Amino acid sequence: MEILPAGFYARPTLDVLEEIIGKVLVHDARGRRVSGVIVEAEAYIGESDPACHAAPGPTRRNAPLYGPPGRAYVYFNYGMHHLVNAVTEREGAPAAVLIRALEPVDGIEFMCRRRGSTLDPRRRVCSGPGNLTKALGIDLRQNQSDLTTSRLRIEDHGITPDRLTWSPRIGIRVGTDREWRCCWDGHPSLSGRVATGRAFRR
DNA sequence: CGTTCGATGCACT
DNA sequence: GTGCATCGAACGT
Repeated sequence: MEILPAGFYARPTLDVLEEIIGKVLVHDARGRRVSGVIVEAEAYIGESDPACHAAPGPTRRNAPLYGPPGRAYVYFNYGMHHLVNAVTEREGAPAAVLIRALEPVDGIEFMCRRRGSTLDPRRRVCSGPGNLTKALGIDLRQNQSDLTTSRLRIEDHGITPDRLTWSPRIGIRVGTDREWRCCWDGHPSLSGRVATGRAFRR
């Protein structure tokens, strides 16, 4: 098992999107390791993508998207949810992959506690971009963290999904024509709305 | 099954 | 002041 190097992220975003499925998102906080296998993600690419936060051009909020690949872009949304992205491409080319769902691996009981006691079949604990950040304890303090060196990182455990499903991105009002949502086909930990796109063998 | 709706805070114009 | 890359409870069918 090894940490993904910066070169993994410094590539076309759709390549990163496809290959990030099966990798392991890890957060070590207060000496406690929590982690999960990435089973769902979406691409947001460039100022010409109307759903990308870079669409209005550079602002203070979206600055991490314009920075070096391999960093985290964390932002706060709907007044209550943190969402975590991995920045891709290269400096000056704003693009990222949004992590949407994990299969829980390490610290499952701790993650359930963070999510609250009103839940929970375990497989729902990290399903949904707001849910997984809450379960892993990710918030704005991790914005711009270096995913290759910090306590928030992505590891390669040699896991390869058998099939992937590509479909339109969800939860957005614009840019829904692009099929930039990539899911581990049929995985039980996918977020609420299950993809109906086409499945491809790898 | 399905859809609607309230909670909630901040970046941006 | 507006609009979110959301979530889950509360309904209706």
